[in-house]
Amino acid sequence: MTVTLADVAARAQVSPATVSRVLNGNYPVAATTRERVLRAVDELDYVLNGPASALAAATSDLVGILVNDIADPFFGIMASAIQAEIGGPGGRAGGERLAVVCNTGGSPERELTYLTLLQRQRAAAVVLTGGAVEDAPHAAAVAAKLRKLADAGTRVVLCGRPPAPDTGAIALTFDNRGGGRELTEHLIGLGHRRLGYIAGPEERTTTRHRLEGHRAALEAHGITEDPGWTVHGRYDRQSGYEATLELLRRDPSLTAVVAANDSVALGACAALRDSGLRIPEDVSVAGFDDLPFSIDAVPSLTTVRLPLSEAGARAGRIAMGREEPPPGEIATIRGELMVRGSSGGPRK
Amino acid sequence: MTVTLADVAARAQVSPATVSRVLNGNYPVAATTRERVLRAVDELDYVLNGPASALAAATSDLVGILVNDIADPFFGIMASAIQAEIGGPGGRAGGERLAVVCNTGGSPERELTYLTLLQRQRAAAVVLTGGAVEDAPHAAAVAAKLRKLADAGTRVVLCGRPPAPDTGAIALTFDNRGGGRELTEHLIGLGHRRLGYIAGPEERTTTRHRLEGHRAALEAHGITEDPGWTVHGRYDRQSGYEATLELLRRDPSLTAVVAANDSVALGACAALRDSGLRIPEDVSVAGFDDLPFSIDAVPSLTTVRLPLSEAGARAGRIAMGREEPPPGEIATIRGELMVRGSSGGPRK
DNA sequence: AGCGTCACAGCAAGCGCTTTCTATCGGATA
DNA sequence: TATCCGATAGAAAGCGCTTGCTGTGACGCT
Repeated sequence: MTVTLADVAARAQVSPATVSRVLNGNYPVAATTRERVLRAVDELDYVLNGPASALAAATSDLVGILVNDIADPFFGIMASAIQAEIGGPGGRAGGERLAVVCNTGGSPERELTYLTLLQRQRAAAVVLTGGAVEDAPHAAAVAAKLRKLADAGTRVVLCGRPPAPDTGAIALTFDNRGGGRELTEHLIGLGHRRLGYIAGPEERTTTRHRLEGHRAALEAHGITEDPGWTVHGRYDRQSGYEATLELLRRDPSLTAVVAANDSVALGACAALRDSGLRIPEDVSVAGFDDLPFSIDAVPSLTTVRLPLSEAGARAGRIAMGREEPPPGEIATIRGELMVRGSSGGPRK
Repeated sequence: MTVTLADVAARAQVSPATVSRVLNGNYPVAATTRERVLRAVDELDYVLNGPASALAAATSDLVGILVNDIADPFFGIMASAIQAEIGGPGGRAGGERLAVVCNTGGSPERELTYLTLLQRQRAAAVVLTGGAVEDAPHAAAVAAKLRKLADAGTRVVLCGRPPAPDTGAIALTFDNRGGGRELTEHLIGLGHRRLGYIAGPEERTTTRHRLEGHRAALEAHGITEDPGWTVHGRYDRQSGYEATLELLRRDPSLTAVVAANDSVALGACAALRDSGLRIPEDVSVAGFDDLPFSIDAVPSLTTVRLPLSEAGARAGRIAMGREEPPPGEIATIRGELMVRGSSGGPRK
């Protein structure tokens, strides 16, 4: 029914071992023999049996990429960059690896299950992107899993995620705290003193770090934060819309709104407009990430640009063993403040 | 070193066969035995060897999702919906399947290679999303591959992609032609007579169908199209920006610009604004897809909404055998015209 | 001429699991 | 009490491939 290595061997009049060696190309095979084998492969339309190969060789060519939300360009862009480096087909040199993107939906359980699934497949490498959930037991479970993966020879890389000490994982971390601080300082510099903050979901490292940066900036400038100035929500547009309405309700005198990310900021803009407020004349708005659409918002969004593509590419190369891990196995990647039209001096 | 089935069996004092049966749960095992085995699995922290299992059982739990550009929300949204249904971990019932997203980058070769890789992994199902490349030899190669996959028992579903006759693939197709026509008719209805069109890359089914719809509308209303009114480009914002500038150069009297998709439309809006033109007073703009950010554009984008999530979910269910394929194995999914602020009557 | 050296090719032993077929055992039935 | 049957458990044969080790001629060296 299906063509096997043995069939090819028979056709080429060589042993299965030879066919295997031709296909894997890590053992001397005479040119004429190789030629003959290749022809047989072609004629028979042979396709290697992945599982069998992985079993025998005790390795597979699967590389897992875990993302929190594949529908979010933040992850899409990183995944794309990672995958480009992993190779998949068309990548640069190296064996062909199947880079697979796994969507955890931000759920700790799914994250764990995917890791198990990848472990089960004996993945060659795993890249985890984006913020982690801070729930202690879960974090411990993930750490344990990562260690096990690393021990089993799977290269583990964290991209845009805080380091996981003692797991053997390489971490490329975004400086969310620094970015958050810089952003808010920019606003304060413009004269804002009453700033609302729309945070992401609680218990997420990204959420916490950005918020900490924001608060550090406030504190550094002697601004006492009103507890009502912070609202938590999801990392999407709708959440930003609702949260902004809530902020306005709590304190109509706010002159600036800082959002957890660009999507949230867009929702905030919509809410402000719907409330009859002008941006930035009445209220300034700032986002985070600098996703492609942010520059097209009207006014264009002041935000912190994160080098998503570059970080992803680097993570991909490290996962493939094509680039040295950073010293200490941890690298911090800084964002860049992008001042655009959505931020300006406060009214009055 | 690694824990195997045999280790678990030894620990639980049963045969490997029994352990396997407990794990797969399709054979009667006494409750107490099962209990004992499960405990051993737990204590040993056993993880099934996927390749070995796939080899022995001649099936795997991998499901491939091919997308043209994972950084594009169009695909991200579909992939997300598909994956949610495939299960992956956390999906509803059914065995746990590893839904993997493969990024072809729109390249025919990579598409083919990914299909081979999935075939090699003996994937349980494959979902191909988005438009296909129209290059004849390539189309034939893909068709052949799909047939082979289907023959090997892999369920093949096309989502947002034209049918592939005689391949055994189920197709859920978007009515791009109808949507394109409706959109342009809306513009014509507003009084526009000189409409620019920014098409996607040539040789893509999606590009062609949308353009055909546009032209059908023009023709139906007796409008003779100027050859300079159409510009081809990529499906991204920058391309839209450049193409719009080009259109304006060719014919400054255009009163409307129809874009291949929303990202392109956003780029078009930016170019128009930068050229000192107001939307829609001077030029109306229309997009396609209705991605989440489209409603936040200023003015919000008139576009054709495609039920990406719904289609993806359905494709996922069909791929899992959880929903009946449509009669004739082909279903056409219509878009819905969303009239918003970016379209209005022409000036004068 | 004699023999170590290469360069290749084949043998065969698994890799860790699934699954068919074959026991086994405690009733239930006659 | 002898027989049969359903419910379980085990033995063992692979699944298709990789790879360490073992030939085996052809060469080149002394």
